[in-house]
This record gives sequence, C-alpha cells and structure tokens, in this order.
Amino acid sequence: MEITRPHPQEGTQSYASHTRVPHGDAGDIVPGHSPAACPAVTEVLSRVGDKWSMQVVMQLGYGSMRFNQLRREIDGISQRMLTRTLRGLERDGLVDRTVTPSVPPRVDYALTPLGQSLRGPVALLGDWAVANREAVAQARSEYDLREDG
Amino acid sequence: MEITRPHPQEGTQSYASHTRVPHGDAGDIVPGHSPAACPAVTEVLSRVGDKWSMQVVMQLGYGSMRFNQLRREIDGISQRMLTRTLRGLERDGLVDRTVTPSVPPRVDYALTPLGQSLRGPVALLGDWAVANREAVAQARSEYDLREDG
DNA sequence: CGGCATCCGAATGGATACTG
DNA sequence: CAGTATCCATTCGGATGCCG
Repeated sequence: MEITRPHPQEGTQSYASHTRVPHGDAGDIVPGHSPAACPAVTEVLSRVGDKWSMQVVMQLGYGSMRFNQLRREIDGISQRMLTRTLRGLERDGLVDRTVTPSVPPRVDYALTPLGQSLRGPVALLGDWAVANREAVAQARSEYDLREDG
Repeated sequence: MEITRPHPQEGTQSYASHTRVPHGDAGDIVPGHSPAACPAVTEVLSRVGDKWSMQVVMQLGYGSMRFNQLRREIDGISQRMLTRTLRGLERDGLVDRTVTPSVPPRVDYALTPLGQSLRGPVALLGDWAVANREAVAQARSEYDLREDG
C-alpha cells in the first residue's frame, strides 16, 4: 500500500500554513488550544528530540545503509540504541527495513517517502542549531555565572 | 520596564545553507561527520524534543505571559515542570524573565530574539506533525498488527 | 502569585554478554 | 552481520507540601 504522498518537491518552503506568526501581547488569542500545542505535535517532537532518531534520519537521507554502516557513521550510538531507534522509526513509517536472507544476513534501512518529507524541517532545525550554538553556549555560561558566581 | 521586543517580521525562509539534500546511495559521502549529526545539533534537538519547551516557546510567540497564565494555557503541565522548563529556556537565552516586585509578585516571560528565531523552524516541524499524524498513526497500528497480530 | 524542596514511579539510555 | 537479553545508572516528570 502507498503512504499518502505529500509534496515530493520541497524546495523553497515557507512556514505559514496555519501556525501564524502574530503580533501584540497575549489576551486576544484563542484560549482553546493552538495547533502547535496539541498532543500530535508533542508526540512528533518527542520523536525528533530523542537522542538518536534524527541523526539516523539525516544519515539515511544520504542513501540507504546497512546496520553496522549506520553504527559506524553515527559515532557514539550503542548497538542496542541503534536497534531501538530504527524500530521506532520503522514503526512510525519513517524508515523501511529490508532483510536479505543471506549468510551473513544483510539488512538495509532506507527512508520512506514520509521519512524523506521530515528531512526538510529537521534540516532547518539543524541549521538553526549550527548557526546559534555559540549564542546558546554564551547565554548558558552567563546564566551559570549569575547563579553561583 | 520594557521587555526586549524582537523582530516581528521574519518572512519566507529556505533551508539550504549547508545541509544539502543528496541523491543516490551511500558510499561517496564524507565519513567525517555530517553537520546534522554533531553534538550541537543533538543538544538543540533534545531541547526541542523535551515534553514542554516548544509548547512554551510557541505560546510565548503570541506575546509575553505571566507564569500562571502560561500554566493555564499549556494544559497538563505541572507547576514544577513549567518552572524547570522556563529555567532551561532562560539559561539557553531563549526566554527572558522579568520580575516586577509588587504584592503579589508579578513575573513576565517573553521570547528573546534568539527564542523568536527558533519559532520558524519549530513551526515547520509542527506543521509536518499536523499534516502527517494520520500517516504516522496508521503506520503504527499496521506495525503493531504485524507484531502481535 | 510564583515559586522551591522532597519523594517516587517511569522512562531513557549505556555496558555487557549471548545468539542465529 | 544483525540482532536479543539482562542489568544498571541517570534523568524525566508528576504529586504533594511549604514559603515569601
């Protein structure tokens, strides 16, 4: 069966679908629940935020890979966590697992279209992280100084 | 006093700075470390991925808010976690905390410019989550059926 | 109002050993 | 090669109670 295929062309992209960027201070906002705060988003963010998932996704963005190839590439990940992470991604329909029953066995992992579609947003976040890590680090050390300095 | 009020205008945005989107299967990639896999990115993603941080950021995106106002708006967050989350965000330079020593005391939280700059990428991720939550949910139930069905 | 301190269960994640 | 199983330390996060 086919996974609902979103826009395969994701070049220039603007964020404006429904998460508007407002204006003044609070008080005129709808008290119900903003779309960015619903459980679905939280669930996705926890996937994105776990220690290894997005590193795996970004690696697989470069092409399909075998298990130990991923293991070597990702640096620091344990066998256990790579397995668990891949299972999670597979369960969520982001990664496709292909077993070739040979000796020794061969298992290839690749992004599904859904997984591919996640790369863009995550890459943006990665770019933000790279661009602002110094600012964050400085803010931290300043904060820590104010605390126990 | 005034809370540092950042650039309200941050329009169209494309992700392409250095995290390129490649092509074929692996083998011709630089084995060093891709920019999306470095510790800085992991650290940011863990911030983004924790249970409440981004909900707070998105809420504060609508304007500065007081503590219990945030507490009521975010639904489900405990006092302890709101405090901890806000401290973390403040430490990272994403949130600004302003105390007005009145009785009863008044504390306002607002996004710093750095925090504002994070809203775009996170909103994109939120949009992805909203757009694809059904696909993920379906993939999950299918996966779970294959396991114990 | 806006916290902090304490307790405790649950989840995360690393290390190691074993397996088809 | 690609896992599974077990153990264990750390962290996360909710509940409760007290404070200025």
